[in-house]
Amino acid sequence: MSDIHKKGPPSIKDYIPHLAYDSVIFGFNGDKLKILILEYHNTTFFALPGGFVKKNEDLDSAVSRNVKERTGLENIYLEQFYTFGDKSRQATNVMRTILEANGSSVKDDFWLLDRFISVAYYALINYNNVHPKPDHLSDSINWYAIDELPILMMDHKQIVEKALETLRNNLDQKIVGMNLLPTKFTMKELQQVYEAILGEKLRRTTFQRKILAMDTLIRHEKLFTGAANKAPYLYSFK
Amino acid sequence: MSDIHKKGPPSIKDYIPHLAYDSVIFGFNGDKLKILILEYHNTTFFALPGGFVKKNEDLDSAVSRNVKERTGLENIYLEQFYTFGDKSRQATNVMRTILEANGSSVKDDFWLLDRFISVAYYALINYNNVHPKPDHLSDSINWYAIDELPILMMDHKQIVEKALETLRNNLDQKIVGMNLLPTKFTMKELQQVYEAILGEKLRRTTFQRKILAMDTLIRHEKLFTGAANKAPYLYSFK
DNA sequence: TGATTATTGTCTCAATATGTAACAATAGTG
DNA sequence: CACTATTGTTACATATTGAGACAATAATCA
Repeated sequence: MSDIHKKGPPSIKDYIPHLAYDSVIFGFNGDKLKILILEYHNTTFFALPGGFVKKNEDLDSAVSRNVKERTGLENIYLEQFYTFGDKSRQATNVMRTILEANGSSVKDDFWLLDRFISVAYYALINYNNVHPKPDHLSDSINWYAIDELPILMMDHKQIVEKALETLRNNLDQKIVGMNLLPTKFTMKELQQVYEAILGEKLRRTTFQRKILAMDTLIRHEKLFTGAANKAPYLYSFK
Repeated sequence: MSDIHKKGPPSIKDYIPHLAYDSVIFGFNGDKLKILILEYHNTTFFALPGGFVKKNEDLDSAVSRNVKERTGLENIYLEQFYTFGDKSRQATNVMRTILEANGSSVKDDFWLLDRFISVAYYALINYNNVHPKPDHLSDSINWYAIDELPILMMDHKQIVEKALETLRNNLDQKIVGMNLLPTKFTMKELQQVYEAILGEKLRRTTFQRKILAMDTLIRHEKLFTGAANKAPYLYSFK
């Protein structure tokens, strides 16, 4: 049974009205780039994990808090990338359905039915460290490959696309692999992360030269996988 | 005399509470990169031009509307770059001083005294087309070179720095000069815009080659300035 | 044990791109 | 009509990247 009866929906008294955030939480399973998607109880609505900002809470802190609740992880790499503020961002019927499916009776002027401005963040996390937890309105939270997403509610598809675009643009400047991989990794794994993000194959020798020239990697012992070929070195970020 | 007695401060009924925007409006005077700064009546507060979002208005439209009111220009190049949401963004005393200096008596729970989240945009405009107009709370709006700004209120200095950082990062990808220069301009003028934005001198021949290689310029007639040297060509963007 | 195979790390050379300077063109001036 | 300042273009050196070759090696298997 849901914990809705204990907690109920969030109260307007605690939160800034009309303001929300949504998180595009990226992980890499060794093959594909994935993101976390929520599915609400007894509905067919899929959505990005998000939440609201308390009246005496930094915006960044609110997002960190929420991502921690979902993933259990602290000190996450989080980056704000865009604020969505069209007047059409008002999901009255959808939100009513979600709330009623959770057993709440909802008055017409309930604050969650209003128009919302949403500040969007993306997070980069280590896929294997995470056992995602749904919130009290959702009965599942799962990883979906970015090219196999379900239909998302409202403008969440657009938010994902903008997140991916920003991530791609930042790929040269920021050290992205660090957050998506375990501490030690092979050059091939790092290349696969880049390929998954960019959606294209990269040339092995050029990639290796470029990454090593950045001078941010430390080379460690070799990794013997049992495969019948030369064992790759393990690397970590400085 | 101010028009405060006609209009008064904005009413909470029309606007989304706790939500504002600020604009960093860039112009280029042929020498330096400048931005528009407001000074409030009977106070020593300098601030970025900004405003609030109506309950049934797109965020982008609200910013366009405000920039048009200030500059008279439509179809401005506007780009959202960051949302500032720290809980410290509450300028109760400053706002009270500003409102009272304009003849309003302000109750403690007046909405403008609350905490605000601000979505920041930058605009690129043609300096010479503009005769800036202050709003009813301000008695002046003036151009200030980005290296000669007055002390700005709240976190507005930080907003300007982030705007400049974003503009610099976008310089390679987006066609920036188009918006800061008149329709026709010389290669030297375009180079001066780039130098003003980057804050460094560029090599003339390399710059010319790089820009022409982009293949986005049309060459027009020569510009005879009366100077005792070869006349430069005029260019426009395709 | 030694040939075989798949993968990795490095090197080489060609193709592009960029840094730097020289040079030619020219709109005035004296 | 020589002189000057600035512009447009070219030439060459240097740096970066693309694309492939090659050597090293950790298994497997004859």
